[in-house]
Amino acid sequence: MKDENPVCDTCSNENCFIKRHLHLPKMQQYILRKQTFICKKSNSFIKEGALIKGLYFICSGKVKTIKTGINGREQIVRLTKNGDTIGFRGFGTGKKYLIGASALEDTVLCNFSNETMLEILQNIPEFTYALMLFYADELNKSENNIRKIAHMNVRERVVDLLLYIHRKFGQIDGLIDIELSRKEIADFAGTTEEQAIRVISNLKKDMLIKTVGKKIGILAVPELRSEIMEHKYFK
DNA sequence: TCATTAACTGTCG
DNA sequence: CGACAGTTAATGA
Repeated sequence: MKDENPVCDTCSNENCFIKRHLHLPKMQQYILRKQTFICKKSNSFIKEGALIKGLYFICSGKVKTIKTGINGREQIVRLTKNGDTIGFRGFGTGKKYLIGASALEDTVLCNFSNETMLEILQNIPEFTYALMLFYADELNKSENNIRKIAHMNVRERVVDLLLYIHRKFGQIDGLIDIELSRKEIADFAGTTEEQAIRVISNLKKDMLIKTVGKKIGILAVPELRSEIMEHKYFK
């Protein structure tokens, strides 16, 4: 990891929290204090149990956030891309991160310290309000995930994940634009690598998806969606 | 070329 | 559905 400090004004992440509030005059002083660094693929930059060090914003790249279970198995909690925020769960409350985060590809991150974040939140109501809406939305997603893990079987959870990354990261040349190992797919779907591989092979046989190396392409979104339809809505 | 890693398959409890 | 063993294919030192 090395230090640089690109300026937010030239950043192309229009959906970044910082970028979206850059038009506010008060914001200008704070962006000068951020620390930008590069995290190489498969390296982690937040360790579970480490002291909280402010908030991270992804400038470019992709990141997974994980929680380690009792048996040493990893549960992927969230997949994030450029413009997303990481570390917000423990921010302001505890002293330690309850999650770990590592790069899925070479990633550029911007870090704002606890002190800087505190000042921003106290001085810029527009920012604070937007962050609150973001928290509410994240909580909602998280509750939905609990329901999914409880009620869906392995095949449905893998299908759900595939549709999710298809929507979030998009497809290029018919392949989803993210590289997840089969183990990582399993960690997200809450199952083992072998089970995830089986589901993927079966979906391939059914001509619903295709694979090229690690990458996966979705061939039939509506069909896959109908498989998990009953879980998507409340009755 | 050999060694390591990841994807995949079969089978058992 | 998870765990273990074993095969195959790709990668890279």
